[in-house]
Amino acid sequence: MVAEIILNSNAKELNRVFDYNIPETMFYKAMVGSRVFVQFGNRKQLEEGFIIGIKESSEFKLKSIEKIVNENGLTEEKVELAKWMARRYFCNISECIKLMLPPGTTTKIIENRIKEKNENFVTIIDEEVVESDIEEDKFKSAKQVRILKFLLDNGETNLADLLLFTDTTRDAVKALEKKNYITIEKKHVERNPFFHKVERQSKKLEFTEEQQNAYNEISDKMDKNKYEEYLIYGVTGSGKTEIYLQLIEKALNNNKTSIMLVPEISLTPQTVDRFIARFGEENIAVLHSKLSIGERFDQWNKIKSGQAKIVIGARSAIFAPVQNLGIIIIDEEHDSSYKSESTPRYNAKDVARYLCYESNIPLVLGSATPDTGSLYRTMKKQSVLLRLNKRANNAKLPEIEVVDLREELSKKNKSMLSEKLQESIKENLENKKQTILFLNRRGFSTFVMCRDCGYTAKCKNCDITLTYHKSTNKLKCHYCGYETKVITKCPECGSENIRYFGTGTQKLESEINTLFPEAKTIRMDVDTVTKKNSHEKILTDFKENKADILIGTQMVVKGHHFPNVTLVGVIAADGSLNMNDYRANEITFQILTQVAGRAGRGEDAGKVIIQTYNPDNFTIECVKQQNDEMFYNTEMRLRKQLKYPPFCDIIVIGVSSKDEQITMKVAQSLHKYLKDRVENENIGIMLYKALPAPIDKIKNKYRWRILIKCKFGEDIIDLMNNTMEKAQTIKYCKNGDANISIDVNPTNMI
DNA sequence: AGCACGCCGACT
DNA sequence: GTCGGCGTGCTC
Repeated sequence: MVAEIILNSNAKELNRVFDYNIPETMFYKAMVGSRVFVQFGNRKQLEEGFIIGIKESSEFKLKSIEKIVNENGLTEEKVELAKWMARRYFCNISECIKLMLPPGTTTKIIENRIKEKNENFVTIIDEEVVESDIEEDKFKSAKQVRILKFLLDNGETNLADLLLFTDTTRDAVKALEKKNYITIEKKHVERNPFFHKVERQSKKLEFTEEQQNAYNEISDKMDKNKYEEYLIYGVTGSGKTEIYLQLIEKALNNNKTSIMLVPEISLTPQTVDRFIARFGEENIAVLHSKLSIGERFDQWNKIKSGQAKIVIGARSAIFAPVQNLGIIIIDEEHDSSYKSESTPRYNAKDVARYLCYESNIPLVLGSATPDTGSLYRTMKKQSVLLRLNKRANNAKLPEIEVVDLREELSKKNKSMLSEKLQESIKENLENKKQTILFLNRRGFSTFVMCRDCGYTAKCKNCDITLTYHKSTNKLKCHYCGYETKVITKCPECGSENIRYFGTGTQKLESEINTLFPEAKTIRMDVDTVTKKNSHEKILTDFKENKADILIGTQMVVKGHHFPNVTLVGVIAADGSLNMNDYRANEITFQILTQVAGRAGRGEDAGKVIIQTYNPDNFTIECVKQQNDEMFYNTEMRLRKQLKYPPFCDIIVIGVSSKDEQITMKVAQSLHKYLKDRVENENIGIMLYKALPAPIDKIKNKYRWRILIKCKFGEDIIDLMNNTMEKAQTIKYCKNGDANISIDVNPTNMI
């Protein structure tokens, strides 16, 4: 018998199948998915690999498998999934297999090293001495006092948390140790990715009629062991989570596992807590990128061993080693984080669909602002729409007001905050209520706009906002390559008041501090949440009223519940409207609707102020009227007219290399290959010419790309795989001087 | 990736 | 002569 083996290697050249003989003594052990060790080439060390197929004979002269270790192997289903992904996403099987291996084994290590985890714990030696010494003002260092006070309040604390919560450094703690006030001790700890302990209280909530209907429909498919895709489209507060919880409970009662995906950013303890409260920590495994390798390893094993029957995680948790799957749920399904932007460029929704189909179980997508693609599937009857229109807790909709920033300018107000917003903040401060200020930084590319009439330069071929390129001082279309000179005069109204936009959260924070020196602010963006648990700390602080104003990006938006927030301000809705992306309206609508949902979640009514230079824009209008149906109808019509997804698919073939000439040559030769095939075989796709990518150089690598609009299907999959094979015959690709990637409907068009 | 093979200049 | 530089090619 012969095994087809994929080596666990990073080398491109080795990412293909090698045949090996299976010795008779290993027949009983050798299965598709088995982890094997083989001799390869003339290397001294054995190489790790996986059996992806078994056959009778081979055309090659074979070596034999040295060793089969079935621990940490794959199941046959996972190998099938990897094969399916490799074809579907134009990558190598080994790249897909890596997603499914236990954490920490991606490098070729034969035995796993699970290490005990030790942490430094800080304890006060004598509380009375410390208390009296603080009273007598014996400390010169404010930091040392903060540390001691924190320890008095909270008792023994691990060093990392102590430093984070007191905003001090190791030195201050060391100094206190030297003065014999405290001890620092290394202690063994159980790795626990759950931030705090949650009391288990398994209280089911009463369903509304809508919830009950949705639940019955899905639960019926679970009973009948049938695949079906569902889209739960429910307004904020309509109780989607309770449906998830009860579906998962049903699976658990039938001894089946559940996978629930949530966006990385909203995978906060609050989300997890709700599940722990219902099902208990022992039944739940959490997988996300903030976990250390050790933590991830523990969670992975908790799933593999069958202990945890509920997996909650971000995108890659779809590959968790579950057995006997009962249901997959994808919450906030419109979120872009479900799509991987690096090889393998998979979409977790596609993978989930594959898994559910193979396991004959329902797939549940849920959102208050669904993805247009998911809505389109319900229109084509590929998915069943379940609407929840009523709020479970009868909460009131917030009042939404739109402020025209052009008028602010005519009033000579050059601040980022309109008069209206300033007044409302002031009022809120006086009433001791909290405010969230949201600044959407998603549109990082600079765009050009007339400050008098709101005109933005758009491409005449693509209806896409032109991007200002500082290096060439030109306006450029990132889709077709159209280029024009920088405008100094507005073509609509003739004004010379043209501005280049691009602002950040830091600038906003300093402006708030000047305008409202008495207000306490917290800023939450990528720069402030890098430390472990810092994301959590900011939110807890804000929830505990330790600040009046929370300033942030996307992160403040996702599913947090702040009862004391009655005002939400959107600094510039235009940022995301002017993205060079056909999804600009959709993303803006989704974000603004979610931001608005943060206001008035408690007893008091909420107010939302949206600042914009485009008050007449239909997206803003729909948000203001809180009319999602109107939004989706209009947007779908637009997409259909302009031939954008979901009515067609966009494929981006990317070429990158350190050499500009090589990048161009490879891109052009791939384009020629495609053009010839499209013409000769009369293939119905729209092939655009090879062009430099919008950001044409990243990390010293030049980037070119070829854009294709088509109806994605089996024939296109073949064409793209052929293109990938063709690329491998180009010498620059072969020797690694150039890299090729193919992405279908990427979330990032630059 | 690794390792061998081979072709060329430099140096005991 | 032969040592070592690295470009090229192969690994079931």
